[in-house]
Amino acid sequence: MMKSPCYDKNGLKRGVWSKEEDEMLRAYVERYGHSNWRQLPKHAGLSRCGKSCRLRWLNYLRPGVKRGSYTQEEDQLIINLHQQLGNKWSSIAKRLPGRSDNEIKNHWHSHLKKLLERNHAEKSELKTKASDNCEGEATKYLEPENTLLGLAAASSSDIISSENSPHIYNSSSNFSFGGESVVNASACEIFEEFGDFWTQPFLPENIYDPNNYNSLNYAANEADVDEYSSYIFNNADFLCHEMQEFPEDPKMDI
DNA sequence: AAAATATACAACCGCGACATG
DNA sequence: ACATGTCGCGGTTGTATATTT
Repeated sequence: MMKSPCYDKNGLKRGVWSKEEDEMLRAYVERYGHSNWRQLPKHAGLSRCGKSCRLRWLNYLRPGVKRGSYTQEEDQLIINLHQQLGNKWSSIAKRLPGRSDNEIKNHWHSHLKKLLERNHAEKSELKTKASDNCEGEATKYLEPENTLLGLAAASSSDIISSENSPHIYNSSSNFSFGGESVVNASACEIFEEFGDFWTQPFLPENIYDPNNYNSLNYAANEADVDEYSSYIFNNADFLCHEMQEFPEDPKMDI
């Protein structure tokens, strides 16, 4: 469904770049460099403006440019840097090798910003409910310093559920808790359950796989216990939310 | 199955900063 | 000091694709 190319009043092509154009630009820049973007398209035989060529090169064609999904670490770094620097996308991009400012900016607007906003709203609501349920006992787990992305004052749950990141925060998250089923629990009950859980052995068949956040599994050996305990602790708000959001979900076996 | 809507990504535009003459 | 040209940044728009109704 590719739109036919359109041209501006100067006869310069606009819109999506073709493979041929990409190759022409790549070949020219690799051979002659890009000392003058304005003159470059003319010499390279491209009917594009210099700005368009520059953008195409920086975002897609230059060596080392990274495409595709953002990792959890990248998401977190962007959020933290954005909090420190604001919309200084070029500065942020310098800290993320292979990512362009434009790509980061797009990722922010299409994913991270919305996630943070939604998370903020949910968190406020959850705090209210949690304090109602057990007189503030659970709220300590919701403090920023206890969340993975505390710096951003947002719970980690949504962040690592970013569309381009491994998912953990979605309705299909599959929990098992040593075969014990605890559904429709209040925030207090959940945290009490976690307290017991931390002292219990872990099930080998439910190894927590950092490469597969979609399933919330458990550590298999003692070395993993600390990591997983931290994970549960840091995501307490997420778990609490899941229990409230999907109280009847049979998959939510905690 | 089709239409409507939402989402993600690619690209464009305007403006300020900087370099040069 | 000023004019002009170029670059780079950030905001915004356009479009393809996915999802929902």
